[in-house]
Amino acid sequence: MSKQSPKVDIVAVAVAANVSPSTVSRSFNHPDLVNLATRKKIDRAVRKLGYIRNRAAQAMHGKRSATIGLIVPTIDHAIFAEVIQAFSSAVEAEGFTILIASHGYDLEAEYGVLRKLLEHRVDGVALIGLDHHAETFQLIEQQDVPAIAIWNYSENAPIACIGADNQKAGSMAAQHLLDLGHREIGTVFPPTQGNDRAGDRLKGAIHTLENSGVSVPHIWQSEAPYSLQQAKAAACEMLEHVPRPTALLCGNDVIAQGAIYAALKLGLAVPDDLSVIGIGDFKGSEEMEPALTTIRIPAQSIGQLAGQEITRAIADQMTPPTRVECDVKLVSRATTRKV
Amino acid sequence: MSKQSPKVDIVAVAVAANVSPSTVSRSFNHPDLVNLATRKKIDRAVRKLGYIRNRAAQAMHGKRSATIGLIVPTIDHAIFAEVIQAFSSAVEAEGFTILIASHGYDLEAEYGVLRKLLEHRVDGVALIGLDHHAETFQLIEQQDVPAIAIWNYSENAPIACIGADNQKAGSMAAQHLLDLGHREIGTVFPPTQGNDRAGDRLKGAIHTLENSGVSVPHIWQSEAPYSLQQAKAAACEMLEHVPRPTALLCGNDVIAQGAIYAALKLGLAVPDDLSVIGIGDFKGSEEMEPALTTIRIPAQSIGQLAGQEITRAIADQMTPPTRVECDVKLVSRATTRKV
DNA sequence: AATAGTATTGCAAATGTTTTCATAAAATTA
DNA sequence: TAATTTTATGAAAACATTTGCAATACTATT
Repeated sequence: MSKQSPKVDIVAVAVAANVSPSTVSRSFNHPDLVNLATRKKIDRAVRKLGYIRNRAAQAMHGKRSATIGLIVPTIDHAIFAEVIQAFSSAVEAEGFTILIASHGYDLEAEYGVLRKLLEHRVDGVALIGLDHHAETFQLIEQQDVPAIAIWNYSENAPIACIGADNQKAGSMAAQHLLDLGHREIGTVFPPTQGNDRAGDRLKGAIHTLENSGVSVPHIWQSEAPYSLQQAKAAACEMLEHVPRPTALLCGNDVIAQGAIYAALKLGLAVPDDLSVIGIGDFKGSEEMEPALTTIRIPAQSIGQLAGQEITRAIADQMTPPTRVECDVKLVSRATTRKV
Repeated sequence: MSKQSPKVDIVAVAVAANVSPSTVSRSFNHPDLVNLATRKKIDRAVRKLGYIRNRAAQAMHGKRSATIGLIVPTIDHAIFAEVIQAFSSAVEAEGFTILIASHGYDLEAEYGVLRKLLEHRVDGVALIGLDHHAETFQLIEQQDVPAIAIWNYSENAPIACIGADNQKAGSMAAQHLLDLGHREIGTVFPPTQGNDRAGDRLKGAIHTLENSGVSVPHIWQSEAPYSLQQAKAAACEMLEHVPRPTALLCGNDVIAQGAIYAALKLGLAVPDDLSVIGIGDFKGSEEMEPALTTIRIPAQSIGQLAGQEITRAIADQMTPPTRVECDVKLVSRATTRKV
């Protein structure tokens, strides 16, 4: 109803309510400054005309744009989906909307999308991980917009970060295998360029293994992008040949699942013939049969914390976002056993 | 470098480049109208000052905001993650950024987030499914912003839609089970309020079953939200009691996976003791062991098509987005068998 | 009843850009 | 060389708001 051929802006509302545009504006932004009666009149006019505020126009006045930029490698991955959802719920609760952009693990592209988000005058930005181009950090610094890195934690990162120590996660996974007596261990990890999460985990794992004197031969180091399909294929190839490792340390839970399917396909029983450990503890890992042993990284609470922290930093520009390290812990379930 | 205490706007650039603001603006928006030499000067100034264009200010001139609003029930679900990613890639390719908002299957909340997106003057909106409040449709109509519904197809939907006929999908799943000779069939579906996808599928399935004279007793109709965990629990409960159905028709692939885990847990072999069929054909369903029989709904291409279609409709306001029905088809794999 | 204080509103300037129109300079044509 | 067209630029208005300041009306205080 009430089709709006003539553009309905704040002055149209003002006319309809028989007040000045300033009053209408105030009634939105500082309702306490306007008389209840007039506020009601304005409300009626707004409703009648179907007026919708223009955030762009407000943003021009140095006011908040009420948007937060979120830059992710990809949305289509279990783990990111989980953090993104938690993050977005948290910021939406504070009245923000998220502008999301993905770059497909291309740090060059990442710089471009950051610029684009900045063009939209986002009030803050969140990135995944800590591995970014110098230009990217520089741009954030220069524009001095509150920024936060999600997912990794590092003492001395150039921007605030909320996440876990991935190296520790990798190390814990390795230690668990070691503790169970495994010495023939294979790894299946995503490519590590443009992905410091994976890189750190692998580094931590290898390091811990070497400390105990076990080295992973080249043929047992497999690379698989973040996809169940490729992980399964990669694991299959590794497991086909004897000698076989007695345990597989996987870069994340979906890779672990792929590895388990590979084992199943080859007629290997998990964990009897092969132990498998993942990293992440994705939603659903607990329900798998057999339930996946993994290193828990609390995606949900990382996302939520990050959302809260960035909105806080936006509201209070004085104190930059605080860093927080989230604990990782071993969740020993049914896919690993003593050898 | 070059910290910017004084705000750097288009006039700062103009001064630095020794031209008028108009020229700077033109050099961005109609580069062909400005001399190459001056363009270079401007470019240098931009770079030196670290200037970033203000999209909000442009948007005020009736220009595009270069954003598209995307409203989803939740990001954190395999199937949405896949469409969202495809959609966002498609629109990013055209220079748009997506403003994303979720409502958690609450159609009331959906109206609210739509308003919010409209406040940001998105150039178009995409919603999931066709089940929305009248107010929601009305708002879209009234603001007359290009809109598109993703995921469902219906001849006479109030807004353009790109997706599949979910009823048909449900029906095909049922037919497959019937064709294999199953008569004792159970269903596990998500709650259907606020979720027409699930509703349509269930309707299609039940209808087809009844047409062949098989009715699903109440105890074999189970409800499980979109989560592996709950699906597994629900299926477990149903399968514990004898008599047991010989086949399970699941509302989507993650539910199907939950059902399979439930069977595994109870020591039932799939498909020997129990056939399971899903709907969706999510990424990874093919790799499962045994590989999941399901009805394929091409999420990736639906998302991509929707992205292309909405950007087209935005560029050419004359022709509204066209509707397209994407075919669903049976993908018979290893979790179902003749009885 | 006069004064001081407070609550409510309007005016006008400001925000950062785009665009129309006008003008000047350069290139082309006769 | 003069007239005409083309190319390149600037001035100023416009976009939809917000906000500081000033004005008015009302309330409380003495």
